[in-house]
Formats: sequence, C-alpha cells, structure tokens
Amino acid sequence: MKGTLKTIILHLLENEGRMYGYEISQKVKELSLDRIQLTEGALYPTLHKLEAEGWLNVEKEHIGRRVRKYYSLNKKGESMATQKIEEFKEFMDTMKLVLHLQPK
Amino acid sequence: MKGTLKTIILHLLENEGRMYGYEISQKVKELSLDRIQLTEGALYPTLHKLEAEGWLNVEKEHIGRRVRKYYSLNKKGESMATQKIEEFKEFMDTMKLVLHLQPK
DNA sequence: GCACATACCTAAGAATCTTATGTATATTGC
DNA sequence: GCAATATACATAAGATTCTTAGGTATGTGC
Repeated sequence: MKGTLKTIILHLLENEGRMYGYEISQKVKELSLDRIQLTEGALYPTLHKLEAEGWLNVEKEHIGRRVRKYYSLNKKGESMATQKIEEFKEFMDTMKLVLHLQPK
Repeated sequence: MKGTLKTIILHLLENEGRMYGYEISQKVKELSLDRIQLTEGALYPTLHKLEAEGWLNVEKEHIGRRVRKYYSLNKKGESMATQKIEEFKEFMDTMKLVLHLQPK
C-alpha cells in the first residue's frame, strides 16, 4: 500500500462520517474494484495509532452480543484528512514529473 | 518515497541508458523540482539490491583518482522497468478510485 | 452442524526508509 | 593556499510500515 493507508482511512471517515474497522476494509475492497485487500494486521494497528495520535473519536456499540468500534474524525482529524489528501496529490504530481508520465 | 525508489531508478536508467549513483540523485532532484531529495542511505543499498537481483550491469570507471560506478539495465532489467511503471500507473488509478479523485 | 462471514486483536519478521557516520578526491571562492 | 563545498562511494542503527500468521468469538446460510 506504499504508505497510503492512513490517507485512505482518514479520507473514508471524512466521506462516510462514521465507520468501523471491518466496514473500512470492505469499503476499500469495493472502491478499489477488489485490487486492494486490506489485511487486519495493517488495519487495526493503524486505527489504534490514529486514535493515539488524537485524530479519531471512538464509540463502542453492542450489536447482538458483539462489540463494534465506530471511528469518526475529530477536528484535528478533519484537518489531517485534508492535509494528507493534498500531500498525496502532490506526491502523484511529482511522480508524474520524475517518471515522465503525461498528466491525463 | 513510499516504495517507489526502485521504480524511479529503473525508469531513469531506461531513459538515460547509463548513470552513476550520484548522477541519479541529482537527476531526481532536478526532475522533481527539488521536491525529492534522495538520501544516500536509501540510494546505494537500493542500487546494490537491484544489482544483486540481476537487473543491472555495472561498470567501474576511473575519473581522475576516483572510481565511479556506472549502472545500466540488462534485458531482465528492461522488462522490470516496464513492469514497475505499469504497476505504478495501476496504483495511481486505484488510489484515484479509493480517494474519489477526478482523473484529470 | 459445518462452512463462511463478521468483528475484534496481537506478535514476529520483512522491507524500506531516515539519520548518522565514515572515507576520500575535486573544485570554487577569497 | 586554504577553507568550504561538491563529488562519489559506502555502511550501520533505528524507525516505520506492511505481511504473515496466529488467536478469540459471534452470526448466518444451507
């Protein structure tokens, strides 16, 4: 995933408002046309890290007998989402220059 | 650099024919409009790895009293260069889908 | 009831990059 | 002439991020 996992998660939360881990992995699979299969070993530690960095709110909900953890962006998280997307766009533009790819 | 260093090196060698390490770092700086500053700690180990994987030819040349190591693609390296560029394009397309970016 | 999907989690190891350091020669500015 | 900078190679410690592999448990479809 080349270091873009945080960017993806922040963007999805910005777009959807509120998501839980498993839901994020399914959404990424769907949006990427099955090309990105998020592994749990990457997903959950990253969510915990984003939370620890103070960018996410977490709410636990009981669905039947199971606990589901819903994540959403707080204010800091919102500005981080915007920033990460901008950084990624700039990264793509730079790579196009270096790899001599036509902007299409 | 998000895992794109090999791709960049292979592409530059494909494009320029023959380059040495320091020259590669300067070319990347130039093409990226100073946005990518390749560090030697990343560059040289990667060159050695590409060589060990059997994708590069190496020729040593004496410039004054110094030794310069010129790298070029062999056949395997040429097909790897093409493949890596294709993979990167697909990666960008996938990211555009996931991040809801307009193809421009 | 058994397979599969849902839903969370962690830990070991691999890969890649940054930072720091080392060595040495060549060139440029004053 | 000499000091600073540029050229040119290299390695090693540590950080980050990801893969692989394992663990636990509930819910659903046939």
